[in-house]
Amino acid sequence: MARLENSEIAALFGEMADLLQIDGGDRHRIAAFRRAARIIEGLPRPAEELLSRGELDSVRGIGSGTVHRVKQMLRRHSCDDLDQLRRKVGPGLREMLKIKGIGPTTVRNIHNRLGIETIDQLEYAAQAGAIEAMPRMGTAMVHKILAGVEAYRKRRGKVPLIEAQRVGRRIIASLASLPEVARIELAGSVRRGKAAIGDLDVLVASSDPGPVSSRFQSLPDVEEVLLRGDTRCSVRLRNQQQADLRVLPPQSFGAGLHYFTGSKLHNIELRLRAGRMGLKVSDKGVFTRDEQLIDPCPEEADVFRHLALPWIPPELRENQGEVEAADRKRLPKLIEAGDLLGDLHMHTTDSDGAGTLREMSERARELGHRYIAITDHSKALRIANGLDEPRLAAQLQRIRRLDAQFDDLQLRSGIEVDILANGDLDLDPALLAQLDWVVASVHRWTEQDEATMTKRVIRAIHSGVVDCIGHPTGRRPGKRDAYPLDLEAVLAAARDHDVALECNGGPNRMDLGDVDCRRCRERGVAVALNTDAHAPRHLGRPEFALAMARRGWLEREHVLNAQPWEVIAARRARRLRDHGDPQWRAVPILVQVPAGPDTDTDAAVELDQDRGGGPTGSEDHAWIDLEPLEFPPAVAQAPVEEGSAAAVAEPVEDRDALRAALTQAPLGAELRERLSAWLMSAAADPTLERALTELGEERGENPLQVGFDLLSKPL
DNA sequence: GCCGTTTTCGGCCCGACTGTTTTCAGTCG
Ligand SMILES: Nc1nc2c(ncn2[C@H]2C[C@H](O)[C@@H](COP(=O)(O)OP(=O)(O)OP(=O)(O)O)O2)c(=O)[nH]1
Ligand SMILES: [Mg+2]
Ligand SMILES: [Mg+2]
Ligand SMILES: [Zn+2]
Repeated sequence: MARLENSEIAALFGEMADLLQIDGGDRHRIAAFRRAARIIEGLPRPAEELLSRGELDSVRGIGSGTVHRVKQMLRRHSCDDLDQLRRKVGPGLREMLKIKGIGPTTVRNIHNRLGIETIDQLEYAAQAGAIEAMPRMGTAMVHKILAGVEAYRKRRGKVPLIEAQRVGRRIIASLASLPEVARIELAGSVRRGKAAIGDLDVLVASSDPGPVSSRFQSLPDVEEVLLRGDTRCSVRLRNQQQADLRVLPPQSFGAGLHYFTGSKLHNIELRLRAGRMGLKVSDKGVFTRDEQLIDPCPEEADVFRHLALPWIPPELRENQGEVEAADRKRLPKLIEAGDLLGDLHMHTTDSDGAGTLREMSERARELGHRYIAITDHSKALRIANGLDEPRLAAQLQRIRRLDAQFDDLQLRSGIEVDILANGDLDLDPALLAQLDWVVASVHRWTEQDEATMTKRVIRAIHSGVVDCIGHPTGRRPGKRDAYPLDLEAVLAAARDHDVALECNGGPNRMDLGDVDCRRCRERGVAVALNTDAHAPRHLGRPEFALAMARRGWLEREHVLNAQPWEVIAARRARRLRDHGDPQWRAVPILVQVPAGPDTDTDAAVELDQDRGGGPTGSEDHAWIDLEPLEFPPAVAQAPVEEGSAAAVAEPVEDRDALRAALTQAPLGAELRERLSAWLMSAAADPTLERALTELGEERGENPLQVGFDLLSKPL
C-alpha cells in the first residue's frame, strides 16, 4: 500500500465527521474531527514523521484520540470507528450532505422514515409526495430539495483564483458605482489568495443596504437568487458559482471584513481567544462578555488590537499557527512583489511564447527586473515548437549579444528542459552545462505511478545541470490533481543538490501550492517564484506565485529570485563542480552555429523580431485565458486587458460555416493557425470561441478541450 | 475529541435566514 499523504488522512477524518454527523454523534466531537482534518491537511511535514518523532499530539487541535486513529490509518487506510460508521451509514447518504439546504438532520430523518439511501431515491420520494407527508416538511421544502438536487447535478467544482477574481472584480465594479456604497471589498478565500475558490464573497459598507442588494441581484451574471435578507444575499452565477453579498454599516466594516475573510477556523480560533480575554467578537465588532459594545471596529486592525494581536495578513488566516505566532510577535515577514529581483521562467517566440526575445527583455527592463532567464521548451514538446540542440545553441549566442546591449538587465540563457519518461533530460547535458540556468519539468508521460515518477524527477535533480524543478506536482487548481509523487523524497534530493523547486505563477498552475511552499521552507529548499510568462504582459503578473508563497509562510530569504543573480550563479557553479561531469567542461560548445546573419548583431536582432514559426503548439500552458469560456456573451462588452489583442477586429463570418469547417478532417493550415492563436490567448476570436462552445456542448466538453482535441488530431 | 489567564471537568464562535416553529430547529456563512 502506498504511503498515506496528509491530504488523504485529512479526507478520512472528514469522512468520519460526515458519517458521525448523519449518525447523530456529539457535535463537538464532530467539530473536533473536522478541525483535525483541516489541521493535518495543512501540516508542513508528513503526519507519519511527526508521529514517529512523538510530536504529532503536541500540534494544537490534535490529541491522543487523533494520534491513535492516525496510527491505524497509516497501517490500513482506515480506523476502527470509521469501519463501524461505514457499516452504519451508506456512502449515498454522505453524498446527500453536499446538496445545499440539506443537512445531517434531514438526511437522517428521511433515511429513518423512508429508507432512502441515494440522491436518486431522494428525488423520486420528493416527486412522489413522500417527503411532503413527513412531519416538519412542506411544499416549500420539497421544492428546495428538488432545486438542490438539480443544482448539485449541475455543480461546478472549484474555480482557479484568476477566474474568481475576474468575476468578482466585475461585480465590484458594478456595485461600486452606486452612491449608497461607502466601501466594498472582495473577501473570503479570494482575499486569502487560495488557488481554488469555492464561492465569491463580497462585503459592502453602506447605511442603505436595499439598493445595493437590488443591484447585486440584477447583475447580468446572476442566474438565480438563492436567498435574500436584510443584510445578506446569495446568488448563483451563470458559471454555477455562488456569490454571497454581505452589507453592514460603515462603522463596523473592519469587523465585517475580518469575519467575511475567514477562514472559518481562523475566526473560531480568534473568537475563542476573545472569550478567554472576557470579550466577544462578531461581525459587528468587539463586545464585553455581557454584550456591551466596546468598538464596532471600522478597520480590521481594530479587531486584532482589542485581542492584543498585530494585524495578520489574510493569506495566513488558516488556523495553521498564525494566531499563536502573532501572539508571540513571531509572524513571518512575508515575501512581497518588491522583493523579487528577477524572473526565472519564461517563453519566447522560439517555442510557444507570444513575445520575441527582445520584447520579453524590454518588458522586463520596464518592470525594473535586475535579471531574467529565458527558458523556452525543449524538443520533446514538438507541439510547443521546443528547441533542439542547434536551435538552443543559436539562441544562447543571440542572448549573449542582446545581453551585451543592456546595462540595466542581466539577460541569462536558460531552458525549460523536459524530463523524459526515464528521468533523462531531453537535451545533451554538455550543452545544458553551458547555459546559465536550467529548469527541468515534467510535461508528458504523467500517468506514471508514484515510484516511477519520483525516481524520474530525482534522476533529473541528480544530473547536476538542473537548477530548478518546474511546476513540480503538475496540478491544475480546480481542474486536475497533482500526479502521484513522493514530494518528501524530491525535497531531500533537492536539498542535497542545492536545487530549487519552482512555484509556478501561471494562474492555471500555481504549482507548488501553499502547503508545499511551506514544506520547502521547513526542509530548507529554495523556492523560485516564476511567472512562466508566455507573453510580455505576463511578466508583470507575479501575484499568483506570490499568493502561494505568502500562504506558505515564505520570507525573502526562502525565495531564490529574491536574491541577486550572483547568488544563483554561485549555486550553479558549485553544483556543476560537485555533481557535474568533468567531460562537460572539456567541450566548448556542442553545436557549430552556422555563420551568417545570426553572427551579426543587428541582423540577429532582426532575426529575433521575425515571428516566423510562431506559436504552433497546443500544450495548454500556464496562462491560457479562461475568462471567455465562462461568460461568452459578457466577454464582448468586457474591458479588454492591456496588451491583449483588443485591436483585432471581429471577423464577420458565419459561425455555422466555421463550425462545419472545424469538423472537417484534416483541418486546413490556416484554421490550425487560428486555433492555436486562440488557444495561446494571442488573439481574441469570439466567433471561433462560440463555434467551439457549440461543438463542446454536443460532446459535453469545454471549448478549450475541443480546441486541443482538434489540434492534436493528425494532419 | 480537545483543552485550560475560570476550569483536568465542563465547556466548545456567533449570527442571518428559512420554513410552519406558535417559541424554534436546521442550515449556512
Ligand atoms: N465565524 C464564522 N465564520 C464563518 C463560518 N463559515 C464561514 N465563515 C466566514 C469565513 C469564511 O471565509 C467566509 C466566507 O465563507 P465561505 O463559505 O465562502 O468560505 P471561503 O470563502 O473561506 O472558502 P470557499 O472558497 O468559498 O469555499 O465566511 C462559521 O461557521 N463561523
Ligand atoms: Mg467563499
Ligand atoms: Mg461564501
Ligand atoms: Zn512547463
